[in-house]
Amino acid sequence: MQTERESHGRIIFHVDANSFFASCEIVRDPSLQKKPVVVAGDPKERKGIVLAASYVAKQQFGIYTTMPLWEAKKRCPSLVVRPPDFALYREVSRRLFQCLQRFSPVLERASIDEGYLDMTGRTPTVHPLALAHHIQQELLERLSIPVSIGIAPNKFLTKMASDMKKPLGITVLRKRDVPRVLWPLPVEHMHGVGDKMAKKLHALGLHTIGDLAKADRERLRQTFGIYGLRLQEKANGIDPRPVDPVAAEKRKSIGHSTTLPYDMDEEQNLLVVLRQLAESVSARMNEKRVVSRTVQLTIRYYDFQTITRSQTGMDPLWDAEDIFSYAVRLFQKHWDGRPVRLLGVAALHVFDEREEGKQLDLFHYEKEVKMEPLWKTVEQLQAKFGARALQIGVEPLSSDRQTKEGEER
DNA sequence: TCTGGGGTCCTAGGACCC
DNA sequence: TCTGGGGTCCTAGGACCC
Repeated sequence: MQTERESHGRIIFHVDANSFFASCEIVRDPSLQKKPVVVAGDPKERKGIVLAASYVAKQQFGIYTTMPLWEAKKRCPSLVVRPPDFALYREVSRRLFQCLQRFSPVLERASIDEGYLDMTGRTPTVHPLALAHHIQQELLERLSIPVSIGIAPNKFLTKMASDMKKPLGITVLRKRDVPRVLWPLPVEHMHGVGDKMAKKLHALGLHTIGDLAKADRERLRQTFGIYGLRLQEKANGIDPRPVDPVAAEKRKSIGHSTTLPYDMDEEQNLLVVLRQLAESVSARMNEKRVVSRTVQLTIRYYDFQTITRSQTGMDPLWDAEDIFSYAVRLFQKHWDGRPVRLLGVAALHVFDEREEGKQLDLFHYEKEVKMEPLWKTVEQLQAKFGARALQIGVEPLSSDRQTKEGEER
């Protein structure tokens, strides 16, 4: 861990592609350029919330992410609505980071649409501001993706900076600017302070970032633990976290969840959903070449009560059948029979399959031989459970692809 | 016409071990 | 014949972010 002293004088960029999904849709269909566009799920499947809104939609109509689609349409009857296409967004994201990589190898992917670049020592001849402008233009010309860039000596400040001017903003935030620029802002504008935290802070009489910066340290520690102390450091412009280019590879879990098109209480239908979720998780584990020993099941009931249950086994697993059988076991043990709104399956604490060495193939082989026969394909599922099995909001994975991926190993 | 889906990090209790 | 202290692993839940 770097100390604040060592990290002094760093130059960090935060590159944030705001409205990213909407920008991707505009890339695909440039005729949408100046129109109010949102990406949103299908209300019939109870997924009608805004996932991203274009700048026109935001600025002219006050539409924002998580707004129910019906409300967005009420505010803007001519709204263009596109269903989400995550494959497209992942591809554009890949190109975005490929492009950023050229400016510094110390690049951390923070999410699909934002990243940190450590530019320390990389701008000897050109002013950081000019370089940021260059990056911005490059992304706009090559990918048609508008980004905002923050420039600051640490991750927290650069993140706050990139939020200040949008779209296509570039903001420099130096540590000495913190009292003047950051402290007057409401504490809930801080990255890391959500609804709950804001309410608790208000209850302590802390309303601005400056209040938090100057608050009694011991009181913060008692109320919020280590999180409160770190937050106070940030409010004072201190954040020693390094930009970690391999953070994404340390990925800890891979999961899939889906809100069901209706509140389901037929066990057989719920098992079909679990089967498909297990297949999606397995497919992504295969892509990433990772394995896990822990499977987690999430059940959200019709009343939004949500439980998670997990189980850890002896052997590494990645196969859809194995993940499914864990999920089924957990489900049958913990489901109380009430109608279910959402189901999720995740592999926790995943690790690189190579860490297991060659033994893995042996494990796999033995297990395949011993496994009880389970329904393998969508067709078999349908035969077993009837046509209704497929009228759910999960995209069935082709069984061909599953087999192929399995053989590659 | 309520409330998506992908994650990370932290806490806290119990089992178990030395 | 009375109960330490430290560490790890597992499990469940909550807050937060995009």
